[in-house]
Amino acid sequence: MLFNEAFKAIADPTRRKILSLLKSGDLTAGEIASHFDMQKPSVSHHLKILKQADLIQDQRVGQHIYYSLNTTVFQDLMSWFYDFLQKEGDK
Amino acid sequence: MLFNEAFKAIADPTRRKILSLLKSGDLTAGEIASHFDMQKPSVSHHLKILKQADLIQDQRVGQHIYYSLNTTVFQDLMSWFYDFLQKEGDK
DNA sequence: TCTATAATTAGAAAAATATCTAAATATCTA
DNA sequence: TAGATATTTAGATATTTTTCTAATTATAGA
Repeated sequence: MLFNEAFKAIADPTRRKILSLLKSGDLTAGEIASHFDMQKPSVSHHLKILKQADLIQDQRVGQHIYYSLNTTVFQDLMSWFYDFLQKEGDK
Repeated sequence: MLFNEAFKAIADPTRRKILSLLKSGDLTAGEIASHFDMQKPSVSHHLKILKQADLIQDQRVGQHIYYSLNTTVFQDLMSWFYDFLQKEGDK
């Protein structure tokens, strides 16, 4: 399970912003990078971490690599929080 | 808003375990520390970070300091994830 | 095949984080 | 008030993370 990787991935504000950008639709690495005051290799590094955590997927189309959300992990993470709101005692 | 602090606090496995322990009920700093292979000051440091993120509260009772969950922030965090599961397009 | 564009990988430097030991603070009890 | 217990604070060190520049890989088009 890459629960820990996912939590660590989401802990960074740049990466959370990347995820939010992808809510509106798939974007290329370059398009994502254009939203940040940061060099492309740095953004690429963040994308790699998000991908390793299975929060995003990538697909090459010609010269471009498109990134998209993988929402299945979000469900797992959300469940983790949900369990705290109905802490029935033992867990 | 201490959204970022909360996400960073939760990114650490030790701190997530502390939160899970508190689901079952309030615990003193010492009781919490006894669950870890780590010196007390290290655990104390984690408690401080969780407290700064408003994920837990503390209350002194005599020599002991009891820690308890503050679930209100969990709701906010959960909402953040929820928004990804119904990404209607713009956000 | 050569050149341009898109993106990543490599490696280094700087900043942030986790952990430790020692010392300090707070409270209880005799 | 003195000693014991619970806990935190201080300061140091080691590890991890973020970011940068330079170099590399992959693809498209002339």
